[in-house]
Amino acid sequence: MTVENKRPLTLRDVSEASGVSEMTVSRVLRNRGDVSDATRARVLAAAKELGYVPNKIAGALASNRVNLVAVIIPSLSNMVFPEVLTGINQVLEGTPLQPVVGVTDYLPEKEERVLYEMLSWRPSGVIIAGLEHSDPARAMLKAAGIPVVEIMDTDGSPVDAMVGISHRRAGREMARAIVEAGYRRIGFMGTKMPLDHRARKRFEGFTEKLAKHGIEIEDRAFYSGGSALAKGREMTAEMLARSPDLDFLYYSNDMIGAGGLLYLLDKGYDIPGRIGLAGFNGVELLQGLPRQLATMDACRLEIGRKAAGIIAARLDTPPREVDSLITLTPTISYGDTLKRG
Amino acid sequence: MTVENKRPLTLRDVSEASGVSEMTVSRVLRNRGDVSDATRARVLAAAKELGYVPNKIAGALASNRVNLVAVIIPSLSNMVFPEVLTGINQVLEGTPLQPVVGVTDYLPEKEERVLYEMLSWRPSGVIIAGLEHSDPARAMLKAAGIPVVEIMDTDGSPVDAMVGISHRRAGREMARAIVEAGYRRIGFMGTKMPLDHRARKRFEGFTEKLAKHGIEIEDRAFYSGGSALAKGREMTAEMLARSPDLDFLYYSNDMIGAGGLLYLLDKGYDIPGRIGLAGFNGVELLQGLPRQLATMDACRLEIGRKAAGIIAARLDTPPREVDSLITLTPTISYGDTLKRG
DNA sequence: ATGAAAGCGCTAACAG
DNA sequence: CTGTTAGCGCTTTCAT
Repeated sequence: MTVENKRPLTLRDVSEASGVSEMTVSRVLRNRGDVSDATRARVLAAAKELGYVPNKIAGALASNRVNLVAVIIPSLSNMVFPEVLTGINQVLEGTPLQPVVGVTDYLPEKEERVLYEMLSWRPSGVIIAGLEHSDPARAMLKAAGIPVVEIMDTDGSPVDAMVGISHRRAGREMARAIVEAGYRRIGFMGTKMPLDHRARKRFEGFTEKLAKHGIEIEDRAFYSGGSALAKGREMTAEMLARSPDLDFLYYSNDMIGAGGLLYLLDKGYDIPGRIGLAGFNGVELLQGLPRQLATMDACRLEIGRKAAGIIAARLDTPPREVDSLITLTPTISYGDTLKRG
Repeated sequence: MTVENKRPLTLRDVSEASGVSEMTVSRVLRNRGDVSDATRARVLAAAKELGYVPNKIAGALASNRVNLVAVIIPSLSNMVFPEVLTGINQVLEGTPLQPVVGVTDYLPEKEERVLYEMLSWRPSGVIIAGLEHSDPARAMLKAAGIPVVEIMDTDGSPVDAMVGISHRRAGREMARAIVEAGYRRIGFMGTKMPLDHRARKRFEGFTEKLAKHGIEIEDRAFYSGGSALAKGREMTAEMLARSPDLDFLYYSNDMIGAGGLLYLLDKGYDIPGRIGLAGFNGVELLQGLPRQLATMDACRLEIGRKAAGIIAARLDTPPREVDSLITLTPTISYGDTLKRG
């Protein structure tokens, strides 16, 4: 058994304990080069016996290789990014790479700080949400000399690689579906987030497409903080009190949409006849609601997988522009809250 | 502006650009020791001009200090751990420490791997969920020679420090409240997770307390995978079909509880008269439901904050056993689904 | 207030 | 198959 040490063990300790050079110990521990089965066994035994844990700090410095991928996202608290992380994990598990997550809270200054922090560990790649970054942040990304994949959004130009969906188009598509279904008096609810560029782009695409049909949004409301489900209820109640003639409500995310749906069911509204509803994201949660909210899948898992795939591929192969710009296509679910056109 | 370099910049580059020794540059960049304002300014200018990002790998090796805290949790996908992370972040932001998260998927072998991985970066501390770990994992934790805080659960003995609630007691308390309210025919639903020790302990505490009142659980069901909300619906429907006389349903988490609640409201059940309900966790989501599900707060944010606080404190002060074993007390919310006794 | 020398623990690149 | 020799980029320590 291991004795509790003050000083962490080094390769040298294992070397002495096994009577083999540090170099050979290192080889065994990394499965590198040829080592005879006999010595291999001896080294492994000694390392285990001592409870040796390699020092990656030293290893990374010496080899100039750090098998870390910096993953920079705005938030962990809305289930969309955890799902992206899941996709990243799935792919990286088959490689020596490990993700390290940093959270920006949608703040550009914090993004800059986090990025700086992470780059100072010299990771093998960066996966970062969004295409909008401060100038210093873009400069750092460019100067890092490692693969950079910007994810979630494709409405803009990436520093290097890019995987996502067009949120502008997602907004347009939903507008099209709504108009085709015959709805005309439309209200919008979303987060009060000037810094959530993807929500903004969806909204822009949405209004733009409506405009082409000569329709303008009749009412809108924005919230921040609190339980999204509860906010969805409240805002829906308020909006319908204010604008009782609305026949469709478009929510910028499924959570507030679900809140609205529950509220309207409570009140006995005819859905989707009297009023239609739609959200965005395709969150699993919707499956458990009394009615299926119309929504649009954001391809979160796939985005994570593809992004990780690009980083992993670049480890071996030089960049091939061709497969570094990936636009996924979200599909609409009509559910039970949006008539088919 | 920065020119795109192949080789990352080193201290030496800044030294040459500013005409000051590497050592002095290092001092400036770390705000260490006395440096004249003039040279400080010159160095800072040069560093910025070049776009220098320090190499923490080298710094950590030289100084034998790594300002990382390993945070090891079972999952990111159920909102309880992200909230713990938020608490950890809040406290660590006031220190030089940075959290690095590893996910185990509730698998002991994976926990072992992740722990090994993280320890090999020589972090300044470890925050790890649960008190149950494999022998090798416990050995590693002990041998690491750094503060270790085991979180979430206090039913057991920690390697070092511990912050959490007693899940056994939580189960007992809920049982007490249910019995006092007059319910007698009780069903239980939870995850099929032999490895979720906290859920198991709640269940044990629950049945144990019921037994003291001469009550036995009449029906039970376990699920795995899928949307928890949807599972809550399904399982509730099935259980009531099987055991129509139940007058209370205890769910091992709020998500399935919410699903059950929505189902029963749909079916027009009198809640909490004909049948009562309770979940566990106190998730924010519940605020948006048509009725407030009875639940019990798991003190997630506070657990994260306290755990991070212990690590931060240990950086300066030597361990004082006294404030390293913290048991938080969850409070019951009766909501609208559990009569008061 | 600043600099020079000596490693931190490991691995690349060569010898044998 | 195994060992030796140099560093990796930074910080510690000790001079100046």
